[in-house]
Amino acid sequence: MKKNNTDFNIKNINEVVTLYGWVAKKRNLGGLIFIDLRDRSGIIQLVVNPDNKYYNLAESLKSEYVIKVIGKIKERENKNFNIETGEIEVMIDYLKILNTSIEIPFSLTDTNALEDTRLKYRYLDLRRKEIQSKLITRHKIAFAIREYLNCLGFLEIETPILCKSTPEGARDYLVPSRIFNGKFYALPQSPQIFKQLLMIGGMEKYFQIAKCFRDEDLRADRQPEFTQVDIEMSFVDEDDVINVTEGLIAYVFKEIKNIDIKLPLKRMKYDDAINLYGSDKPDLRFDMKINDITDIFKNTEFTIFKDTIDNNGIINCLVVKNSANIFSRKDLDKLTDFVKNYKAKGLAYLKIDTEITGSIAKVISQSELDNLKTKLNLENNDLVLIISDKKSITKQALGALRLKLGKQLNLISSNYELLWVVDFPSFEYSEEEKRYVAAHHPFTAPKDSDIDKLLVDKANCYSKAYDIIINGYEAGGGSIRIHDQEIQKKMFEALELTDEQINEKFGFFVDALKYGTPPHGGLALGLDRLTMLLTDTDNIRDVIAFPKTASANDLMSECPNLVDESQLKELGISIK
RNA sequence: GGUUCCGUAGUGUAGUGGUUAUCACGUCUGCCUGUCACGCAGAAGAUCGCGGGUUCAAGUCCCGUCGGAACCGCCA
Repeated sequence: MKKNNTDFNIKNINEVVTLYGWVAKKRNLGGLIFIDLRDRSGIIQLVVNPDNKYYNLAESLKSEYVIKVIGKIKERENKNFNIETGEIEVMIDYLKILNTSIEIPFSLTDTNALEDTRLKYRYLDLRRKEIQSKLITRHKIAFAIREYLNCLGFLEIETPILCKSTPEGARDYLVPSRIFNGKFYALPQSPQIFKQLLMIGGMEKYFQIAKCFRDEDLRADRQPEFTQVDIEMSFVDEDDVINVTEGLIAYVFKEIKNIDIKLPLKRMKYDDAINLYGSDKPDLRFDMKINDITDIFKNTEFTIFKDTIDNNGIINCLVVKNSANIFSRKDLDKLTDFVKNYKAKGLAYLKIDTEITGSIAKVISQSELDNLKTKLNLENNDLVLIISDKKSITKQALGALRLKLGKQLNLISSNYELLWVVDFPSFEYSEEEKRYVAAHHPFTAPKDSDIDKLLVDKANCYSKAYDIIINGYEAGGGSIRIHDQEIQKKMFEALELTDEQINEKFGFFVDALKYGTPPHGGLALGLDRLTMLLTDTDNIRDVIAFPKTASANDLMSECPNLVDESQLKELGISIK
């Protein structure tokens, strides 16, 4: 078995070693040749003197040639402490070219090649240290997870990739059946139903590092196929799942980063997260909470605020401390454009100083101003950014603005900030469908105290669901599931599903619930996002060996692609 | 489905409607015995993504299209 370049150091002097790797760089000084030999572990310097019988062969080496070398380790005359093996070099006694390479399309040492070029030649991009180290970290995370869960008695069990399409939730990737023309399999959005069936099947503690597929538009942190650490356990409540998960996360942080995460993690109610941070995944690396100032304006003369209040809207603001002077009119116009992305109609602002200025300085009363100053502890040079709109729009827009300002003003600390968001609502109202739909999924257990509200007070019904948030990313989420078929029936009723629909969509699963289902729950962690967080990247493609572009293309293999007419014929499919 | 930005030698870039299309790295040739961003001298290398249009004249302006990036919608 090949040894790593970095296995050798000053202690190995005079040893004869066999090395394999790629030519990273050849420096021909005209008589003396240096070669940087690269393997996965790093670089080691090879030396060929002019009297060496392999001199001509060494002279012919080019970048990315694959070679085998036997030679003796020597201490260097001039040491290079920038590389791990910089105190030694290998005097070549034998050299063989195992393979040649044509000129590569981009430098492996400069990182300035654009991403689409790198993705087209991903197999070359993978030779870069930056990408290799991220994939190595990914491996270590997955390995640590397996170790930890194995010790707790969890079983790793695989679930099917060819599944039944479930029309609720994300769009499915469909796979046509050849045997049953016109019928389709779906790739799993998550192993949700199967892991619950494993609990019904008595497996008690299950996990899987599972590929999942969602046919939705991509984002910087979203790929069409991604990996979840899927966990489910029987005879548990919310605290059990939360304890296991935060123990697991803390173990991973310790193993990968040697960071001690203080347990238990803080927990924040969903409603508080929305009210204070405008998000169900608050980034707690900086403060700047959202303030509700609706009360101050309840008798206002200012038409815009008055209209908002008359229409059940709210008036909220962010206070940017000691920054009024650095925001020009133009900057504030940009922020206004930014919040308009989130459907906010506008952004009002006040610059606090001995004389108050800003877009609404002249239209609000002195007492309103005084109340604002008191409530918000305003000081000179504070900037107040105000949105008055429907609650959902106001919160979301200010939440997004908060994140933008956090980045722009460098307010974000370099610590990891983890928390649980708990007590999610069971339902959310779908404007599109004009009904309440499941906020999580229809198997999420309601709070015991809210079971009676399922049918009559959906807006105030909360569930045993929890998300773990790291640095503003949803790193994972889950819930206690419904194991009682009567409650499940009520839930379906609340979602206004007919018996036919229930039977068609989840018939086999509803049947299974009737056979002694244990109380159970679990969660899924996003392995890709966890790896992003632990490798300091905000690009999910960096932590996936062969990722897709934002339009779900694989630039390397040119996938998706057209298929033969004969293949379509076998499947009974015609393209319009 | 929508919004914004980007596309120029192998790579990264510069480029006022009129240039022999800029520079760096890489590549090739020659020289060079301690380099490690080796050095020195020279050379080759561009249908300016693609297709239309405006214009005496388009890398540059306009329209379309393809590809890439970010965001909104979407992601139970």
